[in-house]
Amino acid sequence: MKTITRKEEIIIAASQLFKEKGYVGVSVRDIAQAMDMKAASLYNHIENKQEILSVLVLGLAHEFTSGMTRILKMDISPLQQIEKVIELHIDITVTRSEALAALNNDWMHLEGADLASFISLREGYEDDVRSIIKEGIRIGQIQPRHPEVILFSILSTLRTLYLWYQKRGKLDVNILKKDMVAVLLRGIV
Amino acid sequence: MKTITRKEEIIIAASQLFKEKGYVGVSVRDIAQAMDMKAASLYNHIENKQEILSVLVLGLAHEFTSGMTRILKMDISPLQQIEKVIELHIDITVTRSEALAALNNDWMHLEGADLASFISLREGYEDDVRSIIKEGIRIGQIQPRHPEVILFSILSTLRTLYLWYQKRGKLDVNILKKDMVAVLLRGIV
DNA sequence: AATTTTAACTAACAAACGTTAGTTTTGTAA
DNA sequence: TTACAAAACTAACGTTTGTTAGTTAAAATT
Repeated sequence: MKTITRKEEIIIAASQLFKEKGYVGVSVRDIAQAMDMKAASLYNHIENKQEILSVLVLGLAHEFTSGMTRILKMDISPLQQIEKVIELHIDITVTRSEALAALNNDWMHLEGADLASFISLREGYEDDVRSIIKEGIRIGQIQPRHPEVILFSILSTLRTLYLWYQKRGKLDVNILKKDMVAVLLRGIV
Repeated sequence: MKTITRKEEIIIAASQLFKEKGYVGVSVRDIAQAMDMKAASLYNHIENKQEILSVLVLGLAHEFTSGMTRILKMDISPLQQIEKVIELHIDITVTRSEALAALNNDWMHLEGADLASFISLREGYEDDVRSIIKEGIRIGQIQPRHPEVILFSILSTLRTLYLWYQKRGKLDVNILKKDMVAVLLRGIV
C-alpha cells in the first residue's frame, strides 16, 4: 500500500506551479495557497524552498541515469539502444511531466552540491548517449554525420516533449513511441 | 551608420542575464550593475522591467513571422520550404541567441496585450509550419506520419538549438545547416 | 554665454520575499 | 482521560523587489 506523505503532496503541488511560472516565479505563499494552508506551515514538512526543487530535479535525474544503466546492460545493437532511450524519455514524460519541466528550466537555481551533482549526472547521461551514437556510426548502423548534431537533435526533441504531449490530447503512448522512433531515426522524407 | 542607443545597450545586457537566470531571476539592480549604473537610472531609458522582455520576445517573434511570410511567398516545394524554415531558425539562433532564450523560457511573464499578441504570433507560426507539412504529406513528398509528431520534432530541435550552438565551439553555420537538414529530414539510419 | 535636454545620481516607498519563533489545534496511543 | 506528537496557525523578522521623486552634472542647442 503506497501511501502519499504530506511532503510529497507539497512537492507535487509545487511542481505544477513551477511548470507554469518557473521556480523563481512561484513564491512559497503560492505553494501554500495551492495546499490550502499558510506559508509557514510548509516548513513543518520541508527544510526550505530549494529542497523542493532539489527533490524534483535530482530525483528525476537519477531516474534517467538508472534507466540508462539498464539500457547499457542490454545485449542489443546501438540503434536498438537509441530506441530504448527514446522509449525511456517518453515513459518519463508521460508519468513525470512536471518534474521534467523543473529539470529542464530550473536546474540552474540549485546551489552548491546539488547543482554540481545535477550537472555531473546530466553530463554523464549525454556522454552515454554520445557513445551509443558513435558506436552506431562505427559499425555503419548510423549515418556518419557529426555525432553532436545527431545527439542534440534527438535529445532536444525528447527533452521538450513534455511541453507538447498533454496539449495534444495525450495520444496513446505506444503510437507515440512508434511515431517518434520512426521520425527521429528514419526522418520524414 | 547604424548606431546603438542606450536603451538597446540595456536590453542587450539584460538579455544576457536573462539567458543565465531567467527573467524573474534577474533584478533590475542586476541589470543596472551589468551596465555600471544605478537601478533608478535605467528608468531614464525604459518604462519598466517588463518592457525589456517585451522588446526581446515580441521583436523576435516578429522576425520569425516575417521570415515565414517570405518563405511562404517562394515558389518551391513543401520540402524545400521546410529546409528554408530550418535555415531561418539557424540564422536567428546564430545572431539572436539571447533573445531566443527569453522567447523560449520567459514569454509567460509577459502580461495583457503583449502576452496575447505573442501567443497569437506563435500559434500562427506553428499553423504555417503545420500546413507546409500537411501539404508535403498530401503530395507524397513527406511520409504519412502524424503531422503533429513531425511538427513538434522539428520545431523543438530548432527552438533549443541556442542552448547547444555556442557550447560546441560555434561550428560553421553552413555546415550546421547542411547537417541539420540531413538529420531532420532524412533521419540518422 | 545662456538655455535646454539628456542621463546619471541619492534617497526612499510600499509590497513581496523566504524564513523563524512561539502558540494552538488536531489526531493517535496509553 | 490524559499525554504526546504532528501539523496547522499568527506574527514578525530582515531582505530584496520594482519603482518614483527630486537633484545634479554633463552635453547639445540656441
